[in-house]
Amino acid sequence: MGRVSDAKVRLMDAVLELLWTGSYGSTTIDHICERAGVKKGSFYYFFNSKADVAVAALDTSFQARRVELDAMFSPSVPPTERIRKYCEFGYLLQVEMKAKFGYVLGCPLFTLGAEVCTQEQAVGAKIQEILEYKARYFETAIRDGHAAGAFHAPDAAAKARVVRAYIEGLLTQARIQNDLEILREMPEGVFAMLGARSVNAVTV
Amino acid sequence: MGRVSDAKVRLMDAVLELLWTGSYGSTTIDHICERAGVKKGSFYYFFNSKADVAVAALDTSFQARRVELDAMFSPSVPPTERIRKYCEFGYLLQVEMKAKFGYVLGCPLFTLGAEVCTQEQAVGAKIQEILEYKARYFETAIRDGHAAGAFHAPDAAAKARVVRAYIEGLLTQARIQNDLEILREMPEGVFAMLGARSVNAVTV
DNA sequence: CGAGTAGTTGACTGTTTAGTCTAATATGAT
DNA sequence: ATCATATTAGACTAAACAGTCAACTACTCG
Repeated sequence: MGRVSDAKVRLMDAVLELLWTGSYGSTTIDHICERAGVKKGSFYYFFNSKADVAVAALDTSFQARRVELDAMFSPSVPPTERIRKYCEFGYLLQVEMKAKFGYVLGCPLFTLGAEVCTQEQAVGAKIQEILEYKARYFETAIRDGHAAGAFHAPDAAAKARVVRAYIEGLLTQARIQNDLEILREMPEGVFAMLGARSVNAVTV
Repeated sequence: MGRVSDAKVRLMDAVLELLWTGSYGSTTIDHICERAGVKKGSFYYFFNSKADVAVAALDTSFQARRVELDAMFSPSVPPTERIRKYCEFGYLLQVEMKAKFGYVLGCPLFTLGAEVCTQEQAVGAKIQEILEYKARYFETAIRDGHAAGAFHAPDAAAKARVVRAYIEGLLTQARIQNDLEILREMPEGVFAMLGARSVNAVTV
């Protein structure tokens, strides 16, 4: 029924790119429309505000990301391997983004979350929700690793928090310094925190 | 000679507060003027732009902070104590800010740096400069601690990077979640990374 | 005290931005 | 084919915003 269109998807793609390469503040509805090749009238047909399109885009994007994470953190994969793959995949993504945009972009959720959490309640809440989901992958991997004797992490939840703080912090540093190199220390840093048995064997 | 005024200082104080509680994007020159009780004409008498006042304010603020850091990280203080004090002081500051503004604000440099680094070259560069200074305090403390046998950190510079990524990451998480509690794990996390001898003895 | 200087004021311009509305257009279902 | 409806176009308003300017004020030093 009625006319069909992929304008909604294009708008969500556009806002994600603008948020990631720039910031929430530097992303205007006009820019989003321009990037998506959509007129403002259409924008307001699909969304109510910048916050609205941001939340929708973050949600949709994470649903897709989830499939990858489920594969990467599958219980069928050894815990050490899960985390190694995550670091490697993340690194390659940053390399790709730097090649594409000229900047190391870091974690969009973290950067954006820090920017808007005191101002845009809805966006902040969505980001918190997604970050919590992500944390669970780590918690499970760490718990499994501890059980298997690969890590020393009696309190898996606490260790997961430490590891995530480190990873997000490092990604953000990489963004601020626009430097890919510091990301190469990530696996080493993470496995040291986890008291991994053979750190050398897993260095990228 | 001529008329005297503290308007410049008031403008710098105002911009810092707005940047910290909100974001670069949400901070407008009109808001800065309003908060400082200064008219726009005066703003442009002292500064050329938002980026200009931000850089000046960050610089001035760090010069003051430096005195505190010099005391805290004095070579006369045992390395473990330097870091413990840093964590404690930082925590109390966050408590104060949460009481004052209703939000955990995290590290203004880090949040701001991540927001603007791809857009405002001058601000990004100033933030990088200050963060580098801060990193040196840690590096020295860690090197001293290793020499004294309190830490295991043969590569002090690398350890300092790990520790700072963790600290900044944790502070930013606290901001995103508006949660003071997770900050209480900081000393424990840091000293674990440093392979400190007596973790319990230094927990806050 | 008066002259030069540092700082202030507020009204002004032009631009960017969010958000609205109406008429037009394309498409699927019948 | 045509009808209901999903989508689009683009011009419009109002507000927020950055930045300018010339006249005014208060201070200090000689």
